[in-house]
Amino acid sequence: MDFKDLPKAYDSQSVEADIYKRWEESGYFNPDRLPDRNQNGAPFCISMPPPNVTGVLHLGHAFENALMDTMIRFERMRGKKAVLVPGTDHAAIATQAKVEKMLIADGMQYPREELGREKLLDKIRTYAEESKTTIISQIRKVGTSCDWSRLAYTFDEERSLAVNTLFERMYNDGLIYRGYRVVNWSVKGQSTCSDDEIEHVERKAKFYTFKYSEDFPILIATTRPETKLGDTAVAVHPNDDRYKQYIGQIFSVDVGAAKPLNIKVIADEEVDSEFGTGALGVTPAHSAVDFAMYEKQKAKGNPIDIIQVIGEDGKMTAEAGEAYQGLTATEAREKFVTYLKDQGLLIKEEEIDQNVGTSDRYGDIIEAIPKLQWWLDVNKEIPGRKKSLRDLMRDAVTTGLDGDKSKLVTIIPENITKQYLDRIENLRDWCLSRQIWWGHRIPIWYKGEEAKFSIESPGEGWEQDSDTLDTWFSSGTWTFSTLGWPNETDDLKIYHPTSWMQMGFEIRYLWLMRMILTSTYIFNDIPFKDAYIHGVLRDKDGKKFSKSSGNGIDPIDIVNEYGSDALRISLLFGVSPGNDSRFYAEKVENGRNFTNKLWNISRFILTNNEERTSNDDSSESEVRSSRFEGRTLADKWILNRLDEVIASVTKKLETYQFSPAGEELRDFTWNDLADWYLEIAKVEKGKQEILMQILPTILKLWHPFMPFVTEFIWSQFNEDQLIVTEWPTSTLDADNQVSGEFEILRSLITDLRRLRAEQGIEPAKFVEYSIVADSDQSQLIGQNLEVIKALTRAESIAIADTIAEDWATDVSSTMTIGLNLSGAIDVDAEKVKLQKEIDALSPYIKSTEAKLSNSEFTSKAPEHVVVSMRSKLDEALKKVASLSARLSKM
RNA sequence: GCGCGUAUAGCUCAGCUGGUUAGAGUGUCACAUUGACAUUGUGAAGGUCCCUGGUUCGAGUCCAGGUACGCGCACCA
Repeated sequence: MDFKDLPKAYDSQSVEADIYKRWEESGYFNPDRLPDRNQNGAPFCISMPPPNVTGVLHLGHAFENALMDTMIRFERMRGKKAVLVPGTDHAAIATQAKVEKMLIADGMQYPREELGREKLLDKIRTYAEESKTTIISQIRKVGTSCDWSRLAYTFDEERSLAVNTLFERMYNDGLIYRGYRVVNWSVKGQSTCSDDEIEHVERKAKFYTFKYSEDFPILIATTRPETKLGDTAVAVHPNDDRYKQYIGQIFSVDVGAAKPLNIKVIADEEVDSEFGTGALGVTPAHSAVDFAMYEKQKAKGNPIDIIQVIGEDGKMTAEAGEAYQGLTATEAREKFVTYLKDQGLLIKEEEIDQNVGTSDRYGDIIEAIPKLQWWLDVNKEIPGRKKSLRDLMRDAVTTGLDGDKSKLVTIIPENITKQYLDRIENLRDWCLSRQIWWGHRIPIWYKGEEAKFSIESPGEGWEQDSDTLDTWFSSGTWTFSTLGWPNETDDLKIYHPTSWMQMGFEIRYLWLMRMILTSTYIFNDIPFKDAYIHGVLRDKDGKKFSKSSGNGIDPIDIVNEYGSDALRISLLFGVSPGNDSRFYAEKVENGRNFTNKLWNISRFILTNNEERTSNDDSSESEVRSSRFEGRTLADKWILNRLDEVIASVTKKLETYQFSPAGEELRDFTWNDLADWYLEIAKVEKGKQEILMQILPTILKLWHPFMPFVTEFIWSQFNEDQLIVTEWPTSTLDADNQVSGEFEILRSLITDLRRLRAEQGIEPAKFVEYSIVADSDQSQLIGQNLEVIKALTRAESIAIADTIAEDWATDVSSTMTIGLNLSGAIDVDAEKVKLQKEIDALSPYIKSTEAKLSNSEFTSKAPEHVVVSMRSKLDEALKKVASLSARLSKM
């Protein structure tokens, strides 16, 4: 291979597709086809959070893929039996809502009525399949090394079996029940939704104070007057002296509903006497809180009525009365308010801010209506377990299940655990049924009064429940249904509990909690050991990316323009767990620039090596086989640094610190290696062996972050594939003396460069320096003279006792350095500069001296702090002395 | 109302269990450019670490209170 033929700039477009194909053909994505080293390694499994089949891959997905793929490649190289299991999500409501919207945009008015169940499902299925294909090809494009042979779909046969099996077990354990309750109802979506699928929006509302009739003794306040047509009670606090006397009384009032309302005054601790009038009109059918009171009264043997005045179509029912029937809630509200005004019953009307719940998929305001639904009981004791689902969910993140720490889910960042627990305590039963059609049909069949669980029709005359299951019910099985459950597969035995899970902050309740619920219930085990929670990506101004605000970025466009590697590191850098991060073009450009830098570093090393090997017959494998001991200070230093970086990056990846790991690697690669060591190597020569030891190591370290460019460079001088090579290890025997000496050398070079830059000497010009140094320093300079000369563009460097008066000077470490200006010195400017430097040091010297003379400090502070402070002070004092001496001579 | 998070250079962010003269990237300015790389190099300028108290020999870091922004839950009679 002639490395000189490699293009000057890395061209991602021309290599990525081939590289991905090569990986796929190698089979290394599949843990069963990994080399022996991995076969004998510990299992490591990540379940990919399945993207919804609602369209295309967005930037958030690309981010998650970068996280997961970095992790899986790291562990694969470390010799684990690593697998990333991919999949997609049928996303019940989200997908149906999307397809319905498209059909409506195409001119259809009521897709469900016009098409019917089967035809609409066909349309959705076609759309879902198309999305799936698109998404999968996009996941390949960003380089994710997932095992496509294990590809799963939440709605495929295996996963459907898992869903039905889970339902069956919970049903048989009596945890799933059918109950008539107030549910969250989306009129637009014609379906229930869970508490987690509601988005609260703030808006202005009118707050009306009124009474039911002229002689009704208690005032009521409400923002929903129209629901008052269904009131059956007034609740007051039991200790409220204003109303105590009425408790237990029933008032019959005629407000124009179908029948006069029998309003009973009841006492309830929940009522806040301070709010509104201190009395609450109870509408059991249209408020979850009121419904709870209704149930409480029933339990007390003191029941109140329930009247549904709003129907599933969002319009007033017959119960609301002839005058209201068929009106929308808003129309009814106006009409009822007018009636109250006319009757002189409206006391007050004021504007307030309130939060209303809206459907996160359909966008309309959620109505509370009573409905017969399937529920999952989170409080009931699981037969034979002495624990409820709520208990299991709590145990899994606190003590570990049964107090077993190996069955503990660690949430990262830690503080999310608090929020999780807070949520657990407030958890209500989970409404499982949905009236949309796209999803797993509830596996319950009815015949007259009879109901039973069955996947297939149990026979003649049985009819299946028409509802479908909440999409998160299937998502909850994801970590194990993807591994083959309910079948007792090897995958399940080997990989469950999975090792690591990552997910967005916004689905920590929806999904994290449900996976824990499901897994603890089925296996009495956790779904994953560590859960890494990340924030959302925002644009440059901190806005969320969304189609409606028009700031969307297609990750595939970025890949095409800048390459997948550039995209990946730009997504990972500057991100910390649990926090939102920003994403913008400059970050990707920076990623692309770095990719190119690595490319050119490699090109330099390889061509350099080629020149050497062309007139040398030792083989490459020999060169790489043994660790090379450096000859010069720079050699020893770079090997030291490399060793430190290996240790540090490994540690950081082990603890999921993606950004710090990547940034440390970048700093090493760009600053230490490229800017310093390679420049020195050009001077010192004969670095082929050491460079051919460094290059493979940095390619390995970079591979999890930037798989394409590293694999491609690797392929230029290797037969095997980088993806399965062994992760480098550190010897951890860093030599402090070497790094100290190199630091002196490095700052000397920087200071000499600064000296000439300050004097406005153009970089290309050769200059004369002289340096006042002690014997150790002179030796260091002598040993590295050629390097210093080359990197500072020096004609000559003399060790002197003093610097000539007409030369520019400065102090580096404790050496005085001088630059020959051939008499063109500006003495005044020089004096000002030296005085400035002295002044800059004086506050530091003062405060440090004060500290060191404080016996409280010297006695209480650890010794190393005192020692290092003392030596730094020494150095500063010497520096000031040199500067002052120089100044006084001018 | 309750809870959570964030506040460090113009911008985006690091800064572990308190101990360097507080860092990086990007942006800005100056100089350079056939040399692995202009997708570059060298150098410079840039900070009251939100405010007020406290603990401590020592606080960007810990504690208390406050301010600003973001988020969640609840209420929504």
